[in-house]
Amino acid sequence: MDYQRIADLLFPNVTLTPADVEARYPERVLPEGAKVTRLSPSPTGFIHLGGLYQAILGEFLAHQDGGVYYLRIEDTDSKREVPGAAEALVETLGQYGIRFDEGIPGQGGAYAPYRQSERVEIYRVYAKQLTREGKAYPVFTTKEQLEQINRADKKAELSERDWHNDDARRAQMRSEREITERQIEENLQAGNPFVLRVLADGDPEKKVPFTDLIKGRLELPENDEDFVLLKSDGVPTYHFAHAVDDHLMHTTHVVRGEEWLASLPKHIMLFRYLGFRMPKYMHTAQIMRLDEQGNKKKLSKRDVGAGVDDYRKLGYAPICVIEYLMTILNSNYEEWRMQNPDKGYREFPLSIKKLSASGALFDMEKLNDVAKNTVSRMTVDEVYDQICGWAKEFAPDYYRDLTDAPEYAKAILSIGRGGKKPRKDYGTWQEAMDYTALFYDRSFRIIDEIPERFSREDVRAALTKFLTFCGTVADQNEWFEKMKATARELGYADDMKAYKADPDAYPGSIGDISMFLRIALTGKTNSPDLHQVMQILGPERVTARIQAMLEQP
RNA sequence: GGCCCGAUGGUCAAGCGGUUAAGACACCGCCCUUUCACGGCGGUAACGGGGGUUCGAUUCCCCCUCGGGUCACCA
Repeated sequence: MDYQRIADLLFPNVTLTPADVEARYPERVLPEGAKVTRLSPSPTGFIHLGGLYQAILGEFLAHQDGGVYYLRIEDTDSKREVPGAAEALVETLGQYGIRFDEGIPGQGGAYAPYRQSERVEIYRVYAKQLTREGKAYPVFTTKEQLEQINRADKKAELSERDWHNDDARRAQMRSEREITERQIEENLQAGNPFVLRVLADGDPEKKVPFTDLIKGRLELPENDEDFVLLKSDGVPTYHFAHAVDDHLMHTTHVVRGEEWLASLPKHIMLFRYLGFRMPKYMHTAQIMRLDEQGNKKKLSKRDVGAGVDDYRKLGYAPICVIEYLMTILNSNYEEWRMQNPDKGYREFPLSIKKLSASGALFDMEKLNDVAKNTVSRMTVDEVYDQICGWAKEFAPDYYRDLTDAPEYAKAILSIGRGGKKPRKDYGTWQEAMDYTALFYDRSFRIIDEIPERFSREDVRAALTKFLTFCGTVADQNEWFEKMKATARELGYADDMKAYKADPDAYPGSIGDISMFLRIALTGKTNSPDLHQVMQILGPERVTARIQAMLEQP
């Protein structure tokens, strides 16, 4: 068999050699130990929470010590491609603070192109090389023919999963290896399309040791599958593109999901065939969810909460999602965060050793907790800006409230903010909207929650007195003294300890009449500090709301 | 089904041959308190099963079980 001739027949237009290509992709000049990592999504228009997890990890590894983080678009499957998805991805990841050094659409970089569809000539050079060396061969069996074999198998009542190991199919694959020079020539002359398969030399009975930076020591079977290198449209499969690109672009650390572990033997073989040095690999554990049966499942596209954009809609600030992801990335992150509340997450010394090998169940409760903590650490202006950004898109009425009176809004958002122990009332902008609704007459609603042991007259008597000073007394202590005085005048206990010692001696306590006021002013049975609420609402609104409650039938 | 990976409270997880088996979330008490939130104190709750190795296994090895992944001209 004249492999050189077959290579020329198959790839008549490929004149470059691997050496020519390599010259265009020289070694990177980087500080000692700097890592080169990448994100290589297929542009399907969907950014997965797991993708963000990997993006954070990849960027950390690169930027922690002066390396390069680049974006490579794996658009080798035209059927699945969504136009504009790459740009949207950069945009969304940008909101989450992920920055690429190279490969941003329209910007490129020294190792361009970064879109695999634009690199087909490069892959073909290596494809020709492998063919010339007898390590790859063409197959002219069409997809349709393969499907026929599949159908025949199904008739024989072979289950879907057994089909993969089916003898008939294996025999088919083996026979395709035996193609002759003459057959190749005839098919080519007839203009038949072909796929290029690798000629696998592995023995799956043999195990090869491999060390993954996350999973540790692994034992993998050698690859014996003649997998496809180039599809019939001349575009490479993931496996081939991965080997060529990560070699040429000098990736030092491949960060990808553990679903790739199964194809690692293929990649090991390919790197060997191509004479490339392998990068280090980090196969990240999947983020899981619970299905209806209570089993863990890989977080998939259809799941609510799987898409990064879902969180934006729900009103989670990007940084909150990042903070949560950090806690599952490195388990000592929370401890570090408590000790360094004011530092940016990028200052955290992320450790590869502490990456979990097993998949974490996505925990919404935990996310909410992290979100509340994170929001409580923000400044008013930060909160205001972010909440406006969210409301503009998802709550136009609220957006108007916020922007019509920025100072009023900021006063509200300042409640309990700052200091050593800030309040943690809301973790999302949706929650913030609900929480602040009482301050806007548009969304203010009164509720009927007065305990039954109090009559309408009891409430009326207290409110009438409140009307005389609430809203106008600026000093907190003075106001509360007046509240106590009112309590006494009406026969209520003005001291909670006294009341608790002998509840039957009074109709109620200062707490009870405060509740009358609270409901009148906030429409709720719980609220931030009443005095503070009144200061923000202002005398007019305070009076109006008390009046409104007095006038209720 | 073959192959690969994984397994500590409900969840995330420390641990890496000898510990009263950390911590966080959630949950439950109590305290603080005019409500809520914050904060403080305390509590319930775990090494999947069976074999080895060892003076001693949560930790190392094997088997089982369970969970996950993968088996395309998709990535």
